[in-house]
Amino acid sequence: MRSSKQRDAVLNVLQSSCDHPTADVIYERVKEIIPNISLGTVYRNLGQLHDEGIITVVESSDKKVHYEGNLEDHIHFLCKKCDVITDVFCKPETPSVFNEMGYEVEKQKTVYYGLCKACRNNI
Amino acid sequence: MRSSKQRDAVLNVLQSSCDHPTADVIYERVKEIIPNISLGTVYRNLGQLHDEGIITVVESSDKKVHYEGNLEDHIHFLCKKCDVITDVFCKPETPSVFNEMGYEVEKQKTVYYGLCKACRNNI
DNA sequence: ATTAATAACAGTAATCATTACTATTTATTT
DNA sequence: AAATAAATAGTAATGATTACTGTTATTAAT
Repeated sequence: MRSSKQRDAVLNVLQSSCDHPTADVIYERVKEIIPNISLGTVYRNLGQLHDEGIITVVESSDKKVHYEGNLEDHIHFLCKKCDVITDVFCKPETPSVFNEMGYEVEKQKTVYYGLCKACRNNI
Repeated sequence: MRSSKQRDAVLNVLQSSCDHPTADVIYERVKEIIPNISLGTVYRNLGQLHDEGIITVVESSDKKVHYEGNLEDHIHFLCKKCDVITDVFCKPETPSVFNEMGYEVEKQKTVYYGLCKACRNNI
């Protein structure tokens, strides 16, 4: 992966964002640094940065992919009413901790990523 | 929500599926029961069933929404190579349990769903 | 430093999962 | 049995993402 000022800008924007922006939001923000950057370039670089494990994607309720530059281990809270994604850095042992924090937890999902049995052996 | 044989068929297909099918796969399976059902009907009913909390959606690596009829509390394992989504019903305390099971865990994500502080108060 | 090779780019067109629309059918209520 | 409106089949539209193409910029080798 060759260096480019476009990719640097995309990464900088994402890492200095406190929210979980979509590709088009990142595009708008990067345009303030590189006004003639193209949307395709933003998409391509987000894909590359994700493949390299430098950024992550966040589940959301709209159909768009949301990105995150903060790799620290944390939990996401997804509000079903306003659709806001919140970072929760303290790991609550029980959902009751969320209640004390002001959240009302309805359900929880955990996903592990990696290689399954078959793919682990076939390489 | 009025009853319909189309919605019953969609739910039956999903609840008797062992995988995590997408809308179009569910469409193909339901067509064996109701040959002239339309894809839009499948989408609408999946949406309704999800809104009612009767089915859930599963994160995946393609761009499609995957559905699940099994509401039992469990974890998903997403293989980055073959993209297969596996249900894991035993809750491993540590990723090492996965290793013993044959999986190679690379990362983990947890999401909580519900109402955030603001939305909890504004009702 | 020049040049060669090619990754990355801007701009635009194409893709395709999902949603919206419309006239018709069907489940419920009166 | 008639009235009401939710649900449907079929089709058109949407829009996030990807693919394509000719050009530019980065890296490595001479």
